[in-house]
Amino acid sequence: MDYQFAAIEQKWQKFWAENQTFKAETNSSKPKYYVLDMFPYPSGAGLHVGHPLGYIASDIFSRYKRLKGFNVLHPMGYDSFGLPAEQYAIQTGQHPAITTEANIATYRRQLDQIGFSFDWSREVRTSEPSYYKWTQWIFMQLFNSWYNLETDRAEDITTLIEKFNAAGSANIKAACDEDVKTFMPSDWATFTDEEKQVELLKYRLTYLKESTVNWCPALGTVLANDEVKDGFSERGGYPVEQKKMMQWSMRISAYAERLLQGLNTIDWPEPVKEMQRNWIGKSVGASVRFAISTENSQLKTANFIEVFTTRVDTIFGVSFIVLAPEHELVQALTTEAQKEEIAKYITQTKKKSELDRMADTKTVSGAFTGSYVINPVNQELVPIWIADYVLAGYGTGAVMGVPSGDQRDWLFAKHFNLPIIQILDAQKDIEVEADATKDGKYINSGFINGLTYKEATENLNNWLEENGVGKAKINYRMRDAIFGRQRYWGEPIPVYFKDGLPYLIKEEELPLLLPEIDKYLPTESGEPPLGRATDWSYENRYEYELSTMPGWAGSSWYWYRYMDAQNGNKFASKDAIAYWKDVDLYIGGSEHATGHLLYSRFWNKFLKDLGYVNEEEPFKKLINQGMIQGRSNFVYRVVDEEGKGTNTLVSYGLRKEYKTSALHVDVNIVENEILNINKFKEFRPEFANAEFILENGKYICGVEVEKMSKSKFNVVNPDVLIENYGADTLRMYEMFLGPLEQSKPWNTNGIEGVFKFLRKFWRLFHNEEWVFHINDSVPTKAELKALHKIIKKVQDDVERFSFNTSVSSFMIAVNELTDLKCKNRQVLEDLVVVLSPYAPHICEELWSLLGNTDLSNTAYPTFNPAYLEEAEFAYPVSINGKMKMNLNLSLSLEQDQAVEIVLANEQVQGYLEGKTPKKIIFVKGKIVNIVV
RNA sequence: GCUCGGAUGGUGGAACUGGUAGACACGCAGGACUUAAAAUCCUGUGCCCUCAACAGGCGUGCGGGUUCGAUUCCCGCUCCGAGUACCA
Repeated sequence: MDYQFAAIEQKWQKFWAENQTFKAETNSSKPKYYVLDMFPYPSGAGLHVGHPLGYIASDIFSRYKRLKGFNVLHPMGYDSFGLPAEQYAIQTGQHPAITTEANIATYRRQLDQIGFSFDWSREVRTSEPSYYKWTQWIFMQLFNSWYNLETDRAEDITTLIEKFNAAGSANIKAACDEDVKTFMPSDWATFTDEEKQVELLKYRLTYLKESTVNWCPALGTVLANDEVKDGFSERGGYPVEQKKMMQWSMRISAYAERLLQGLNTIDWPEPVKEMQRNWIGKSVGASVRFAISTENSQLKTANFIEVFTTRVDTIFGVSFIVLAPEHELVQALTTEAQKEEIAKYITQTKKKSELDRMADTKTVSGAFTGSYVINPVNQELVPIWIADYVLAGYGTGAVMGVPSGDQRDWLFAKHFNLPIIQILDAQKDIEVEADATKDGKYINSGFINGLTYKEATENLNNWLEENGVGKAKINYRMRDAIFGRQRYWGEPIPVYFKDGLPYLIKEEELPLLLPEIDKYLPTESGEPPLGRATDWSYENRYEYELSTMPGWAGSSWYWYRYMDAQNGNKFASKDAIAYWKDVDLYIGGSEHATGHLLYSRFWNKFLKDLGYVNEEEPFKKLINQGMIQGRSNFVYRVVDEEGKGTNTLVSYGLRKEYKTSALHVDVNIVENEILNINKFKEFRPEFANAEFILENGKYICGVEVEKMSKSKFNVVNPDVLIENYGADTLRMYEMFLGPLEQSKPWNTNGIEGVFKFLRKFWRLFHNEEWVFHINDSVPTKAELKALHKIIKKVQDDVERFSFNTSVSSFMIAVNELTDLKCKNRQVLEDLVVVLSPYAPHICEELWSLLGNTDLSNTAYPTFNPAYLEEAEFAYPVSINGKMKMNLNLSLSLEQDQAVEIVLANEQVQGYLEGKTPKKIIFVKGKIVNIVV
């Protein structure tokens, strides 16, 4: 029979499902291997060809690892809480759970069609109560924990209470809020329960905090920093404003250093690590307190300004201090004379939008407060300014201005005519621009004069600490993550309020179910949608938290649930966690670099601190698959003089001769840029009677790369390709497209080549009449060579995730075996095994036709290098590095013998034209190069 | 601006440690089969010169360098993509 892909694929998909072929057993004598895909959000649009790219790669890898004797865990699930289902619910009143369920069914059908080897018995859905029970449970653990900087790990809150009881708060080293109280053990004993709770909340790893949040009125929700782009929401592009709100936060900043250091232990793409490093934003420097000169200040209490600097060595070069306009001391520092100017500047700053501020980095602006600080190292008076180049949200919101060493400070000083003091003898041209050099010796710098950078920094840090005016300090850019959304379709936070203070519900009361509500909108009083729930309170008395968890909650631990997905008593059993440990290979898009991948590492470290999991890092190796872009096709409609479209369409090559407007055309009715005119008339009935101006009898379409989207008619649906060519062709073609990690536009041109390959492969096992036909003869040397070449090539390629090159090599192998008329059982059986991770259906079918069973648990053939050994090699002979000819020589020949034969060769002599070779390079098995 | 990628035929791409650039496909051209088309098969296909072959010249974004030899290593640029954005 000819290659009947549809029947074969259905047969084997059914077989795998019925036999649970890919069910992974926890505990096995085989070594474990955990291959994870980033689970999808099941959107209403279903899968397009870009989605499965990473899944196909991970599936090939999983199937390959199974053949190599590993116990492979390869699960799949759904990140099923999220905004689109809720937007849809708002519009239609349909419960998000219902749309989500329907979307998941579509996803499942589409995934099944591609023939993935997922262990579906471990499927998870983040919106299922049996799953989010454990998301809520982890939240409770975070609430019940604090970060002890002495042990450098999270601990149960009871250890903190013990410390308070024993010694008060004086010697506590913890990651906590800034406004914690200082108290004695005796004070603690007299605190009321409420007072204790207020204080403890400042230490908990998830805590309530009045935060300035990114409030998006159009979405009616708060957005995380990474969901805001240039002052607009990433989803929808609605304007975002700053608003103060009580919000749950996650104290991820406690883990900043560990998150940074951990990057050195994992095998991730360098750009992702770099993004995380930037996000964490560690800078090593010092904090310095500048006392405020009392002369004209109205300040009584806070009598200093604290700045953070990475160049404490430049402190003798300070000629001004700049505060962010939002800095809390600005009003108090402003003198009567400067009031008007400062007020004007602040208004002006407020008017500037985020975008303006960014576009406008070159204009220098600022205003003088009229007050001065005293530089602690030399007692000089330094003027205090405000300027919007200083950000309130970073460091202390105040910087020391050193114009000779920092270009922004230099511009500021020039503009406002402030002194520029040279501090290092190696600084050059500081009248022209700042020179940030660390070379040379200090000058004009009091007690550090003559020292080098390193000496000066150490010296100053010590001096500051001894004099109580500062100390060495490490600053991180990363802020705590806001952990609440004013939304319906998310995990309820397992918290209720009593006298305005948050308390956890009891563990046995989990899960706290999402209540039913009448509409998925905020309440009239502006409370989140959960405020609409009736009869929803804790113990019928206390109000529940009305925010739900953000999108990243459920995805921050899901890989552990796969280890033991059905467990009703724990998020996963100790045994399962001890066996599967961590994810060996994680494949997904780089858009999650600073969101999901950072939060997941944070929760993982936290769970490890509490002893629930064993590994410090969850994902050992990460691969980013490239984005598949859309590739749009266009037709060109001739436009008349008034600019109105006519009924004539002109082919791409001739469009310049007319006035035209380009129209998107469905890429699925275009093949190799040639338009199928009949289908086009169906696609756009208004052109049913259109005239087509053709070139060479064809209508050629224009092409452009754009985002893949319905409105651009460039969405290619895998279902259609599977119908026409089968899943095996789709899988191989997606890999054949190019390196996995590279972004590329989808182009269906060329899929025929892969399909033809599979037919040719099928034909290897059949005679002219399509009857299955193989023999049991002894394989020839040439057949074995072709086979072992591919055995080696595929194992090398898969191990380095170079799937595209294997596909080419398969084609070469099949071409060679076809030319050899190979019908040999031994060779073909091994070939089936080697190809099976890529094209599992056709291989299962042939495997069973060969009389075998259980392909998935067969061993990958052993490579035997002896079959590749050659006695001779066609050496390329080059003259002065230019390849001229090939010469067959025995590989046993050493340099001297080889050179002798080469020089004796008539053709070589011809090339030499009588000249004597100066030098002859001979690399065994590679090349002969004659230099004349 | 900074950081990280990338640039190879008409197209997707290959060349893994410096050793025959363009594998494998697509497309295109020609041919076979066919009443015809589709499918299939065969041949050719980097560019230039040449009727053609032989031979030759040029060729991996651009300009230099190291080397017997560079798509690969080094220096300096151009362009494209991604991330980030006054971080003190």
